[in-house]
Amino acid sequence: MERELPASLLMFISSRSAANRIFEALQKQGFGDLTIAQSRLMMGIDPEGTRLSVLAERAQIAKQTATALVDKLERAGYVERVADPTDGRARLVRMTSRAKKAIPHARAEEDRIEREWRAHLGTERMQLLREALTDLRKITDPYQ
Amino acid sequence: MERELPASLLMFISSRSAANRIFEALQKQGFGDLTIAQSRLMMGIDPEGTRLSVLAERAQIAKQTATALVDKLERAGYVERVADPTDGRARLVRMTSRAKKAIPHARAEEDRIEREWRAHLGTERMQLLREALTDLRKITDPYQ
DNA sequence: TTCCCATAGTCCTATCAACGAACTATAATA
DNA sequence: TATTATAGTTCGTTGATAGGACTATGGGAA
Repeated sequence: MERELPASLLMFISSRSAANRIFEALQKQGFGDLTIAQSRLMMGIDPEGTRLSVLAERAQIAKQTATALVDKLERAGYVERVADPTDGRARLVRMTSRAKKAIPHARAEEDRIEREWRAHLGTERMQLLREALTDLRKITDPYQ
Repeated sequence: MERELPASLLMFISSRSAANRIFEALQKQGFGDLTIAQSRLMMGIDPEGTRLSVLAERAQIAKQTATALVDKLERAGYVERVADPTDGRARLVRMTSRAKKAIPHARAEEDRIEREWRAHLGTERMQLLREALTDLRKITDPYQ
């Protein structure tokens, strides 16, 4: 008698699978120095640049962790820190052209995964899954 | 115009929320020395004990990582290593009574989360979500 | 049997992620 | 102006992770 796995664990399994695939896709495209945590942080950067503390909040990590990740991203040439014209204490983290080149590859793999999942589940169930997950986010994502 | 988040990211958000809640619940019940990774490994232990390499495979981590996690679990009194009577090379990782006391608390929080999610989504949508996730596992979980 | 290779687990080492605490500089407010 | 809040960094520590090399045991082939 098999115990039913919690929905959260099932989500963990599939989301990890997806994260690994995106990570591997980036590696193959010449972005092998990016890690999953770094990529996740980078995804939170707005086109005009984003403050470190905002990035930390979006990724739900401490400021110190974000500092360390941005340090590595900067050294690898993915982001740059520029002064925030509206606040002398703050700096904006901005993507460089290298990061902008990586994004489409990540998005492409995301789309590929999404299509495979849709093909496996069928269009309608995939749609229901998306809606349920989006709805669930309202009570599981403290930062909207 | 907001870009639709990938389903995998939505899963990541909710699964992390659940993992944090279970982790915090265990902390409050006197199991504050358990980490999320250690708990996850422990969940893979069968009643009669399980080989380290099997645990590593189930958690999808390297043997060395599993060794390190079991070391910590052993030092904290959650598991013990006993000889495998069927294979002189192997040892079985078994839960101690302390671990067995922790399990119900984790399960209880899991159930609480599951109920809240069901209340939020409605019984039918929650059921559809579960089924879709279970089905998806067939193509996202390399170890069944 | 004996020999060779596979397997189970560990040790060593290195890297990454993560964060509490303390600190500096700037902004905002009383 | 003095005080307090905020943005970000630095320091130090812990945990997770894995590559590579190693030991001991098991299993199959000659």
